[in-house]
Amino acid sequence: MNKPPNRTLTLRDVSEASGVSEMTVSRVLRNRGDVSDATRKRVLASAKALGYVPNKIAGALASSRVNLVAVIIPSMSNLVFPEVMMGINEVLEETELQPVMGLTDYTREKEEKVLYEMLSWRPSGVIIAGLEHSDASRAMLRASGIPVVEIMDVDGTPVDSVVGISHRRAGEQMGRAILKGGYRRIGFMGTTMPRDHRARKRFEGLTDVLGKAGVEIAEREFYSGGSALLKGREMTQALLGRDPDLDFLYYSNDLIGAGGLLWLLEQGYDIPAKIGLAGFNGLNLLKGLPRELATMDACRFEIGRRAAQIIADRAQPDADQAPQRIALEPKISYGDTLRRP
Amino acid sequence: MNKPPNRTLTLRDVSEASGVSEMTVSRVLRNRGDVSDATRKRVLASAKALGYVPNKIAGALASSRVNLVAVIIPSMSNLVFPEVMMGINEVLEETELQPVMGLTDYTREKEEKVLYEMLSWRPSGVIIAGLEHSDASRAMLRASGIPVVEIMDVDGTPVDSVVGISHRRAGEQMGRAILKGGYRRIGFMGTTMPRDHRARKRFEGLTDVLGKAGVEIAEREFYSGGSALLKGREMTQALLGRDPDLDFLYYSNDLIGAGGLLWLLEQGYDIPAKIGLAGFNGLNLLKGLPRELATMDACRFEIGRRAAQIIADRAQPDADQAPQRIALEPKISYGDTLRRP
DNA sequence: CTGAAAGCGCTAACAT
DNA sequence: ATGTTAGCGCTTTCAG
Repeated sequence: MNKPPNRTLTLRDVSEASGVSEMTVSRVLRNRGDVSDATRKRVLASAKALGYVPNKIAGALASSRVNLVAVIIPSMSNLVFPEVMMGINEVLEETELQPVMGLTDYTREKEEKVLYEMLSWRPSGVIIAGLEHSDASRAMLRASGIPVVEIMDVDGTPVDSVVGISHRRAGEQMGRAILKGGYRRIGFMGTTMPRDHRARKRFEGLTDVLGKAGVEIAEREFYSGGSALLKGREMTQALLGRDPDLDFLYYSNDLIGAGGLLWLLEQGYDIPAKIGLAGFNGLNLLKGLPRELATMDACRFEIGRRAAQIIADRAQPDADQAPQRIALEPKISYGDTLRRP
Repeated sequence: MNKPPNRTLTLRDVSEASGVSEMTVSRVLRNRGDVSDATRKRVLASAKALGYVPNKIAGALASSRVNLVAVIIPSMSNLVFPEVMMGINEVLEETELQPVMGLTDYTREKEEKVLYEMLSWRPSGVIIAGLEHSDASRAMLRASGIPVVEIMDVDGTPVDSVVGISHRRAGEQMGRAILKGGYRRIGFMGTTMPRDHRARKRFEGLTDVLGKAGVEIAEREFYSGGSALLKGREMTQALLGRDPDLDFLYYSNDLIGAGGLLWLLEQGYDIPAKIGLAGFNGLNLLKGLPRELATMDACRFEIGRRAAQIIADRAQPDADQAPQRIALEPKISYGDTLRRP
């Protein structure tokens, strides 16, 4: 038995074990340049026998190439972001880039801190949720000189590239569908999250369209934390308690919408004839409810894919560095809870 | 306006701008050693004015300290892991350690690859899901010489430390509760995931206990992919179609359990009198269903916390490096779908 | 309290 | 096809 090393192995160890220069070992391990087959085999054998694992820290410093992509998102408990990550992963897996995640908890202070940390690793690109950042964050992003893709939302001015949907338009679109469905007395439920700019934009789009038709939001209710499903129930009950004549409920996410739906069904409400419902996100979860909730797909997976693709493309030598703007088009899914025109 | 730099800033730039040596700048930026207040202020001002972001790659190489913790989990789409991550985050946030995530998609090949990638960054610790790894992975972990915490499961032989619950015992415990509830004709539903060792262990624990009481699993059904809620419905219908006399359904996760519950309620089944149900995980989502599904908490958040704590403790200079074994004790939550003894 | 020298482990660029 | 040299940007160590 070999005694395990008390320090980690270096190229030099492999070099000595195989009798070739460090440089040749390096070439073999990276599949670079011409190395004779015999040498290659010998080196590989030595490396494996020793259990050598290259030191990327040193490699990155020497080559000033870091195959990391910083992904900065608000939270993981919001079902939306894991799906974005999966899209990113799917694309980066085909490359040598690796995503590294940072969480902001929906606060600008943390975003700034996380961004600083991330940038200090000199990643090959940054994917960051939202278009609203502190001036300092924006300055860091610009000064970094690396590709930046802001995701989820396209309503605003990006630092560099942007991939998302227009939440304002999504709200407008839903507003139109609600009106066409003949609904007139509308309640709104959402999070109190002060920094949920995207929900705010949807809400503004909605109220705009309704307003132009002379319709106002009759009641609203906000929540934070806890089981979204349960909150959906509670808020729905509260809202209808205050105004029993509501004929449509718009939820800022599918989970509270599902809670509301379950409660309404238990109470025997006639959906979507007497009261209509819609959520937002297009969660897979909705398939399997007693009725399928009307919703709009936030294109989460695709957003992740496209953003990663931009970074991957730009990481190629002499790639086109022009900023991209990709606005995806979400479609309304009527499900069983929104009367069709 | 300053022209933005075409290369990234170095300590030298700050050194020149502030008129002190690079060494002193380095000390200021890391709050190390004694630096006069005047110098400190001057350096900080220059650094900020230039927009200097330290290069951790170089710092890590020079100090051979990398404040990264590799977290290797199967997937993000499984609701379980985001919660583990949140626990990890909560603890690491108080330290200067930063989690870096790697996904294995439940395959050993990817696990091995991801582990290799991660180790090549020389992290301060590894948190990895499960106890079942390839020999090569185990060898890498051991040879790395860094703290390793295997999480989720304690039924097996860890490389180093381990934090989790005994899934075998969880299955046994549920088996006993089922028997005490007076149920005798039991159906099982779960994933086909060949590598879901933890679900398998729960299943074994369950069948063991039932077997000793002369009770066998009457029917079983497996699924993969798609909306778990929907699959729960479909499998439940299929199972009861094949054997209408089943009086208990054990689901390997809460989401399919919730689907089954919804379907049974629609069909007018008498729960938990005529038929009992239980899931696994203790998802927050369950609060808000028409009835609360019986389940067992997998202690996800706490597992994350404890694992991170072990790494954080060991990262301290001259810390105790002895392997830890932390077996958390999940409790049954009877909800409204499991008859109490 | 501050600075100068040496080197972390690797790779780019240039030999041979 | 292989080796040599000179750093990458920082921190450690030792000297003032």
